Amino acid sequence: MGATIKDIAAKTGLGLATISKYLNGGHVLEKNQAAIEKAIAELDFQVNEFARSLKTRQSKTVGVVIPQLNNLFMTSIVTKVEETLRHHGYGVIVCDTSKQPEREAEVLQFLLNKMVDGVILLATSKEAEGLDPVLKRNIPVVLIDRKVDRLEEKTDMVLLDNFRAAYESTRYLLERGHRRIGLLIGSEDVYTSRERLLGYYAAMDKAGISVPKNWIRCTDFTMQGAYQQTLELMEEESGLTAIFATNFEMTLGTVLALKDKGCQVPGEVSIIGFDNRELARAMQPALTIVSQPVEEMGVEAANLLLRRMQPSDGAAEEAQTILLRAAIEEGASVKRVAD
Amino acid sequence: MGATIKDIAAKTGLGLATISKYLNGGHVLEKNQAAIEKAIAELDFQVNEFARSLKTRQSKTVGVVIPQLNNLFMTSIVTKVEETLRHHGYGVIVCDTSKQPEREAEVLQFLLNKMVDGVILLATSKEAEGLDPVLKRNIPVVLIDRKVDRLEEKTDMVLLDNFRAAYESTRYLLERGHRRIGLLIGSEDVYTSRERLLGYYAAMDKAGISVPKNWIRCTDFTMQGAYQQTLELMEEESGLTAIFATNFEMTLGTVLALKDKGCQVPGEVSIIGFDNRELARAMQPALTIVSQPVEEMGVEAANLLLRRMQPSDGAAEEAQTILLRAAIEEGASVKRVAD
DNA sequence: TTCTATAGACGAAACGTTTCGCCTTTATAC
DNA sequence: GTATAAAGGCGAAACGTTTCGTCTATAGAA
Repeated sequence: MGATIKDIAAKTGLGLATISKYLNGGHVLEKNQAAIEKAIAELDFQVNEFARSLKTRQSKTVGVVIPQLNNLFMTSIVTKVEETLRHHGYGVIVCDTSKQPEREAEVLQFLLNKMVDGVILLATSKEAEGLDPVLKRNIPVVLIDRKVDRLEEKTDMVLLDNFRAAYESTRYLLERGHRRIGLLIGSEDVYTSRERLLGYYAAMDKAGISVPKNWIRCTDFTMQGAYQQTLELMEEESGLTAIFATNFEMTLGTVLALKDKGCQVPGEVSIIGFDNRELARAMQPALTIVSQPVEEMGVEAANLLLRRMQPSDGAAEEAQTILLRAAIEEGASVKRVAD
Repeated sequence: MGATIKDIAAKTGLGLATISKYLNGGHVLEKNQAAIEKAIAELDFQVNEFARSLKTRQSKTVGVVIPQLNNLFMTSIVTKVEETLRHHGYGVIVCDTSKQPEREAEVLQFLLNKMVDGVILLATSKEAEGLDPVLKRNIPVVLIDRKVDRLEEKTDMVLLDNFRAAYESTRYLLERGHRRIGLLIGSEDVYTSRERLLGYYAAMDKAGISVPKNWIRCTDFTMQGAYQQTLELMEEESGLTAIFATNFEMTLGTVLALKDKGCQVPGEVSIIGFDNRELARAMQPALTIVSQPVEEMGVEAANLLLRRMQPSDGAAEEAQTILLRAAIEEGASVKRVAD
């Protein structure tokens, strides 16, 4: 069907090696170059990547694995990763695990079959056992957003300083007089949730406030989950003056629930949310949020991986962890209250 | 590095062809099968997909191209497509074009290089010119959600009956006494927006209502865009009794804007939104929405493509268009008003 | 026992590249 | 005019599979 390198060698009267050299950016005589280009255009030639990869043992492809595609935070990272890698000639295969640990292992095996040159993983399972076959084959891996303790020495990681982000946001509320602060987090099985919870506890603790269990609500990370939990929270704990929601979806759920309850923000309840600067600014009052450097996370992860994939210095270096900081972006959803 | 079929042939004392047969599901003697499996486990053998694909001329991979990853509607479809194809042994490469037509052509070329066996496209550009090289190579394509007129005879399509969905939703409002109905749509360059606009017009027209231009607001499909437009709309057209928002993000933006304005729903303004059944039901009052059969769209698209990729009957059949219907899911966000 | 049918095993060739070591041409210096 | 260096071109082998046509061994029928 498609033309091969031989066809274009025949057509131009040149040798195979010359065509190959041209295709890979080598120097050939100008007239030959012209001839080759003409032949390529006429025959609609296209390199057979299978053959190339078979020979070079590189697929120029990396796999990106995330728990779900329906999540703005994750897809924002993926978008940036994809962009960065593309600029270096790599393609990206995105897979989601539907939050199921078994699927994670399956998907990683699939990527192994596809012979990806590297993997970026936003872990679904706690221990990411599915990575073992990948690591065994010495394929570089970068973990993103969620730490896996057992791999700390083995793979690069790009993390947010979740503890600090939560600590500082809670302090932000405390400094403005709030003492009864509700917290919405995702499953405690997830690294980021645990860290954020700890950061909140630490700040409250330091302020001498003992936190009733009931102020802390775990959800499934979704808008509707947070909506429900916020309603219950406000029902059961009418004394709360602020709520801290720790991802974007939950923030939306909380905002909607408070509004549907007719609860003024920040008049009656103050809010600190998470992510999506654009929306936070568009709203009235503008939301005060913790803004994660999603794009930076994507770029850093891609760059770490790129370095490891260069056979030169890759394997040698020690595993590296990049810890990024979130920023508090002030809106007007937090009111100063009397102590 | 990795073991090859030869290694396992040597280890078992069997021939290459036998190993190959086993790998591809053929029958071999039980004792040989045992021996092969043992060798595979011991050598940690894994099929080299490059070599396999080079020989079979199949990558067992399909490309899915969408305008952006940060969009729930699109990623829901992708998730379903991926699931369906995976069950048939196909992997999926997801690419987003960042809504840029040039990127669409680039991405399709990239997929061509990766030698995908098929393509599912949610078109970014109006004419999807980037598909031409793909079609030229006789790679099957399925268009999803957005129609491209010039390709109607050439590729399969899975579409929503957008006209009907908008017509019926508008009628739903009209039947409940609303006559001054605002409409939020995306760019008019996009097929779905145009159709939804036409459906709205048709219903209004039939009801004898002439629609001022000002009732119709085009946005960039985003939450924040719709938020802004809703505020302006309510400012300039205080007589409106209902708003129809035509995608999920815009629905959220509208809801938020109305609430921030202190506008009662449905007391002062009724709303019909789009998509995300879960959230719509969680809210109070529950939102009345047009619910698109996203999962069905994904499955249908995947199945159409699977059929075409089977060399047997694929090329022969005529291009097929599947038109799906949306459902109106009643909540309590639409009030009956006096005519 | 001999013949035939059948299941299963087998080796070689082919898929389309890249790369190695070698060869040819051209330009430059003497 | 010859010698030398540099630039560029060249074919063959190799990458790891699948597949085709052929061969062998076993079982059942006569």
